[in-house]
Amino acid sequence: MKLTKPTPTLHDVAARANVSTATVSRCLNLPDQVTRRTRDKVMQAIADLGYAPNFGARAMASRRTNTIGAIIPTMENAIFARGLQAFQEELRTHGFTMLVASSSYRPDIEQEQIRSLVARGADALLLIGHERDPEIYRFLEAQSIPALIVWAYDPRIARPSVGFDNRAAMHDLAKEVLRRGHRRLALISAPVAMNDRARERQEGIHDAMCAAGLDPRDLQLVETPYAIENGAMAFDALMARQPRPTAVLCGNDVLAVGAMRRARELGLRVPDDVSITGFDDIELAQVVYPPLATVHVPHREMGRRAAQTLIGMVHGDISVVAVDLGAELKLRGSLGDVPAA
Amino acid sequence: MKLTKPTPTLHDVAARANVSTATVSRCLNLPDQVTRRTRDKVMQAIADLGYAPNFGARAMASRRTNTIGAIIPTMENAIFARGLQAFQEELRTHGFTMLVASSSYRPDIEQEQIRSLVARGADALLLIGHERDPEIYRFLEAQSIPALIVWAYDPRIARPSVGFDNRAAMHDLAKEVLRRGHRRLALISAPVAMNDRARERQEGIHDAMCAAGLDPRDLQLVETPYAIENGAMAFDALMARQPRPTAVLCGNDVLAVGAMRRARELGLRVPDDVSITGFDDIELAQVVYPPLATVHVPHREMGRRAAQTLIGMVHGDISVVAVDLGAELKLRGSLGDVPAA
DNA sequence: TTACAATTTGTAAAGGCTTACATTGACAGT
DNA sequence: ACTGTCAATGTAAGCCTTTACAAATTGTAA
Repeated sequence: MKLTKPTPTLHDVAARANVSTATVSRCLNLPDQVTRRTRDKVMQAIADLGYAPNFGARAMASRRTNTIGAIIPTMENAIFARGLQAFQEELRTHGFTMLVASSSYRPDIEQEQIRSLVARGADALLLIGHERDPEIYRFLEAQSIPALIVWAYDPRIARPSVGFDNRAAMHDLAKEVLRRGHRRLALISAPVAMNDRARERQEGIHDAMCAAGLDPRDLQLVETPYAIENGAMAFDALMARQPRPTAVLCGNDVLAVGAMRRARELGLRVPDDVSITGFDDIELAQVVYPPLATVHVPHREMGRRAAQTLIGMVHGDISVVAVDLGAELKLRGSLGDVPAA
Repeated sequence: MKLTKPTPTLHDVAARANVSTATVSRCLNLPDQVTRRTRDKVMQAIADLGYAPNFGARAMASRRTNTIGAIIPTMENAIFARGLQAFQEELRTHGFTMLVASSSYRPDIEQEQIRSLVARGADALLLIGHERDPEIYRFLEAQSIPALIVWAYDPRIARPSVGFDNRAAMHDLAKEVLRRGHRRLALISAPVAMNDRARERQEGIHDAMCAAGLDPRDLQLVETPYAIENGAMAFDALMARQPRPTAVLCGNDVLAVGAMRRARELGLRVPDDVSITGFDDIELAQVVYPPLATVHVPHREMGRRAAQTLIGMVHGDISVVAVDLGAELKLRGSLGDVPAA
């Protein structure tokens, strides 16, 4: 029968060091307002007791947390994971901490996570894409929590953002595909419901087709969740159609890589028989053979800039607008000329 | 000049709904102790104000957070990201929330993160691997925070864990490599300092070599951080040695895939000229050609079991011990017989 | 109608920390 | 020795919630 030893508090430390709680607090927060001698005593007591300040109490008393929350659709997507890593590193150098949550692409869960992060005292929030229930934006307004949108650029939306133009990027890629003579295009896309990035990429292709005098309704479309295997299955479905598309554009690299694997399994040569493109430019893109033509998403730069911007917003910077970082085409071996008829 | 609108508190809600703060609190926590009529009034007030309970205050008053912290080396490693996703999903179904932090494989940062998570009120902690400063275990003890180790299995260590035997798994793989006639083995490993998983995998190969009558000191070793490009460079270095190894085992799939890419660039055929193996069995392993022989790490099962176990520990379950989930060999095309001399 | 039980609501203390303000002490200048 | 400064430390209020306990309300049985 052992007594549960309560976790030590500021008070315990003060008692052991023979000082007041205020002094202990100062040792931790404003160390040079306290004598060397006293500080040593206090630090020793802290070490002896294994004391750790209670974050909740501290936040409550000081009304700030130096914490910024981030909500991404899923950690399984390498491009988000990378972006977050950069975001966190930048935050760290400014003394801020990151709180992450993932929504599994579900708006209801995202909303729950937003509330949870706000309740936890996040001083600001990082969100992916603009599209969500207006209710949420009202809530953040009511709580006066600044929010920054990343992964999107749309100057028509008056909300701070750091990202790139998904539509224009995909447009550029599709234009290149068309330039190489392809006329029967297909798209393997992530589900577009409540996903403005996916929708804009699709619209980018439509734009390019229109500009080339094609009917955008002829774009063969398969929607499927983010997973290599799904890319493979979607590719199967497309290859079974008549007439076969000669170029399969994919909403992201993971789907594209699944498509490439299945092409090999079906005995189709890339790009001789069919061209395949991706979007994101994750490491994977250069590991497959042939290397994947794709769009490079500036995830590191986006993460870093987002961190800086958000910190500015926390400090009251009100001048933040939409920033376009641009996304660069990476033309590689998986995209070739249209096969001879 | 706009007044900063303070974020609404329990008190504000109570005032607006004409009830006491206690009643509002009950609406949130014990809804059926309060009349339908009152509850509606209160809920309306909450909605009107955009109120969100203050997590810190709540934690302080109720002395629990229903939050479990997890610290992984990096989010960029897909295998950890996957494991965490499963962990989080399981936690969610039990009403718990996950707090993540990543240490970049640096013990000092890990320690800082552990303190931070504890301070934030984590009821328990998930940690990767056993090896860390004993000081940390003492600290957790002093704070009475239960901790569970994953990704490792070592029955000699009396500490709750859910994982698999890295050494035995790598031993099995190396045994198969030797069975296929390979005698000149190389290992591309993650840095082993403060990384018991990497070290155990290396020792597994030593075990197999000894059993086959080889001198484990003949294992050609390159240590390099987790990144595809590093795998490629390490492979370069190994191929420049004389005599060349005929089989290159890798500490993880990412390094292995880098090695495979470089093999292709060097004009070496896998597995005809050189065999390559990985460890983890991430999706990547089946995307490359030939598919990568590797060891399947039961990341989902591990995440799920870890969540259940940890919740049990929070509730006072004291009977937790070391659990071995096993890791299965995945023999695939990148491992072949030793080339004729 | 009255008394009592059961249900609903209110009151106030506690929880760990920061910080404005008050107090003490040391030291320089005279 | 005495006063005035300034640095170091202490005191106590306040941050927002939960919850034990008290009070009020409702319903029921006699």
